[in-house]
Amino acid sequence: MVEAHAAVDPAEAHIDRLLHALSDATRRDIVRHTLRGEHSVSSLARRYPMSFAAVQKHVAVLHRAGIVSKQAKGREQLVRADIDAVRTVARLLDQYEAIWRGRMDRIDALLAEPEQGADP
Amino acid sequence: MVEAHAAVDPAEAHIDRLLHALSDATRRDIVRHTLRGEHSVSSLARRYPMSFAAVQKHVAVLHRAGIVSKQAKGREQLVRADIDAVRTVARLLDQYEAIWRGRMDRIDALLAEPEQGADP
DNA sequence: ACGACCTACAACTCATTGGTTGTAGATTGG
DNA sequence: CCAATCTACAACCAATGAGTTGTAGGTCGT
Repeated sequence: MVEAHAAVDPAEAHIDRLLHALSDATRRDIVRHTLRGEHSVSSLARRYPMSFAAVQKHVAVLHRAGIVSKQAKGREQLVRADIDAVRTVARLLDQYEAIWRGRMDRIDALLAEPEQGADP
Repeated sequence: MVEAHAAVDPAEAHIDRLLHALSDATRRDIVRHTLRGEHSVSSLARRYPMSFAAVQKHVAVLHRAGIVSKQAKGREQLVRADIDAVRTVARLLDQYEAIWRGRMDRIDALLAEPEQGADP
């Protein structure tokens, strides 16, 4: 296995990264705070019971997923969440809703039509 | 470290499981198919270039996250996706949208008001 | 009853993850 | 200039992930 197990389709791989990045409570908390406004990595780190390096890694995961952007300001890196990345996931879920609704529609149609066999 | 790194809050832990379950392309494909209708585990397994056991594990991950339910029918297990689990994630993302919009509102308010110091 | 089929689960491998500590490069304030 | 601060990154460790093969127990069709 030269390339592990990840999705080959780059679009799917991006979704993989997005959802994986959001699947950690600390990272979701970082997203919440950086949606409200910019925060330096160290100011974020002070909020959590773990090392600076650990929080830095969490920020890096969010950054690789495109959920967060970093802007250098002097010796600090200001972290800010990008709502469009969140919307990408929201659109995916909307697709699932649509698929499900499609099934419901088919079921409704079956129930509505009188019982018949195959069509010509 | 007696309990690894997982979220302690059970609600957060549930979100962890939901998002992690959706962070794999194969699992998302299983969700798409089982939203359309029931499928046995082996019929699902035939769709993917991996062993039956691997697909069985993917289904188990989705099941633990509450995204999918299984119903025994004879020797088969019929797998069906639960749209409400997907909606749980959608609601979470809506919260992020709301937070972001709150920041926008505050920025708009700042831009709208004439430059002044503190208020009375 | 028997073989074919579906499922569950254990055991194993390999890669990744989340955490740690430590080191080093920039930048700032006094 | 110097010390403090912020960041980046490497090395390491324990735990989990995704995949495999193999074994065993139900259920179905003939």
